[in-house]
Amino acid sequence: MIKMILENFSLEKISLSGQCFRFKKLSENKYCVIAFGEYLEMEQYGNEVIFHCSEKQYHQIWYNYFDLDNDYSQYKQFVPSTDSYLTKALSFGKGIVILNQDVWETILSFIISQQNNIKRIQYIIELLCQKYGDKKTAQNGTIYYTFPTVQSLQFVTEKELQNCNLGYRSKYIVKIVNDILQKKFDIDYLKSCNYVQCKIELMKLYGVGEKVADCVCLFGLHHLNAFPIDTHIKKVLQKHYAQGFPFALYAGYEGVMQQYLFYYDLYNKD
DNA sequence: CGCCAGGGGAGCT
DNA sequence: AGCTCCCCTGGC
Repeated sequence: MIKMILENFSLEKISLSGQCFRFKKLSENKYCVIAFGEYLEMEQYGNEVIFHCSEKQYHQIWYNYFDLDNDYSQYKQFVPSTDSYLTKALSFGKGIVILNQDVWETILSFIISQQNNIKRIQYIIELLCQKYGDKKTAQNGTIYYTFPTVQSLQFVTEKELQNCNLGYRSKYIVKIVNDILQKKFDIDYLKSCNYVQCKIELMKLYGVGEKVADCVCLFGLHHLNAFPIDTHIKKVLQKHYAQGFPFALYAGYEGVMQQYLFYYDLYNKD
C-alpha cells in the first residue's frame, strides 16, 4: 500500500473524464482500474491518495500511468484572464490528468466509442474483456478480466463481435486485428513517431478517422499536442470561440486543454 | 409508440 | 465539401 499527497489530482474526475473506460468508482472515495493486465484499487481523501499495490508495482506501472511526473498546475499559466470560459473549465476540472494508456487498448476502445455514449462503451468493453481477455484474481480476491490482446482476437469473426453489441464497428475490428497480425500495421513503429506521423499512420487503419486517431495519440501515445474534436468540442468551439480557439497559446499541450473543455461541457450545469 | 442523439467514419456524389 | 447510412440502446 502506497500513501501519497498529490496536488492537482482527482480520482473522481479522472474516472468521469471518459479517457479510460475501465476506470470505475466502487464507492465513496474508492475507485479501481484495470490496465496493463493488473487490477488496482485506490482511495482518495482530499489530497491523500492511497494506492493498494506494492511499491515495486507502483513504480513499474502506476506512477507513469497516472502521469505523476507531470505538474498539471503549469498548464493554466498562459490562459488569459479574459478567457473566462477556459478559466472556469480548468478550475472545474482541476485534478484531471492525461493517463498513459496502452496503445492497442486505446485503438480498440475509441473505435468502439464512435456514435456511442460512455456508459455503453464501458459495457461493450467489459463484454469484450470477459469473452476474449484473461480471467485473473487480484491480491484481494477480486476476479477481473484483462483487456483482449491482438493475438486473442486473431480468429474472431464479425458475427461473434455482433454478440458484444458492436454493430457496424465489428468489421473495423476484424480488419484492424488482421492488419496488425499480418504486420501491415506496426504499433511499435507508431511509438517511435512524432504526433503528425502518428496521426497519419493511425488514419490508415480501417475505421479510424481524425477524431479517433487524435484520441489514440493523446491517451495512448501521450502526444499532448493532439486535440480531438468531437461533437462536444465542436459545439464548445462554435459557441465560445467563434473567432477561433487560440491554439498557439498552448502549443505542445493543446490536448490537455481539450480534456478540460470536454469535461466542463459534459458535466457543468450552468 | 416514434424520434433522436450518443466523444464518427466509409463510401458515395 | 457535403451527403447518407451504418448498429444499437436509452431518454423523451
